[in-house]
Amino acid sequence: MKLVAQIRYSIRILLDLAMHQSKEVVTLRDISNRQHISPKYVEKLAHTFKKAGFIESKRGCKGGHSLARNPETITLAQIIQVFEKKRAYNFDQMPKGYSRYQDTLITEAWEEAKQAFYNRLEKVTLAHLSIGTTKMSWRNSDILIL
Amino acid sequence: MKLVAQIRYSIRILLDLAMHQSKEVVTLRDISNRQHISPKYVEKLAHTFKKAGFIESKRGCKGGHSLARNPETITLAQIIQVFEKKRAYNFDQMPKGYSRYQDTLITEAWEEAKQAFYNRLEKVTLAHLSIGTTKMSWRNSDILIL
DNA sequence: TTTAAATCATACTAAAATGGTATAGATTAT
DNA sequence: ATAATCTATACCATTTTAGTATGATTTAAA
Repeated sequence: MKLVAQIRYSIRILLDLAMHQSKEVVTLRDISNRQHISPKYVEKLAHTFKKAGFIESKRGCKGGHSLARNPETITLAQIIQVFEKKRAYNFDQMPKGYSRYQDTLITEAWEEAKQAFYNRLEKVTLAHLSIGTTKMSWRNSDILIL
Repeated sequence: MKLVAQIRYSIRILLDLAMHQSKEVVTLRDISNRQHISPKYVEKLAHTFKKAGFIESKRGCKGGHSLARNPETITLAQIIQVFEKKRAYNFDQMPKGYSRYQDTLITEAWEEAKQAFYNRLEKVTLAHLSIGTTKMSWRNSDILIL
């Protein structure tokens, strides 16, 4: 259960957009520069989140991207779930000494555990994260108050 | 967040041991046969769980494995955590427009979410799973009552 | 109307994680 | 001795993740 690059980058890309909502659009080039993520990887991830309905874009010269939804409605859980692969595993051959009952107990517990995980991450929105920086200016500080 | 083979197999191996506690020891060969997991993979996983203190073994002819702990004290969370890689990711280069404050919010939420996930899985023990099969004999039934 | 700046779409390659096998050895009851 | 068993680690194959390349389309503006 790792906070992989894909997810960390995605959060930063969306957060960058959230923090520049005043502008009409933001170019991926700018995001790439500010966030130190390679331009091509930014494009790829932006593409993913456009398809998922998180961001919209204006093509051509003077084009760019912007959030399609209010930052207060975009949560960490939603961002992560974009990458969630739903691929049912199935027991074609149920082993001896292992019952459907046991399998049910395990997969139910697993699903509920996942739900608990996402419930916690539903509580953090892009708006929460933006406030942290824009209002409080931690940017140049190494001091960390929790 | 997938219930990968490693984990599914591990659960079944430990469960197989739990369900044969009456015997002195159980051979990995028997587990392999009953659970339809290749002998070598069973060995490898058994090895992992021996190192982690879940099972103990008797070497040589007439040797085998047995649980080192009471099935009531072995939970799904513990089994999964054996494979958890603890590898701190660190921002050697904190990007512009991304603060330590934001990073703290995100990683804290992530850690708490993980905790919520494991808390749920702490509630299922090998004993719970054993009871399902030995007492209720779902083994040959396709009917599923939840 | 050409050009430059941008998105769009997809194919490709590299690295890491997972899944699984092979090999060689050590231990022990019979 | 020998066969059954565990022990340890190296190896290879497959899948997933990470990141790059290529080429096209759209659009403002010189």
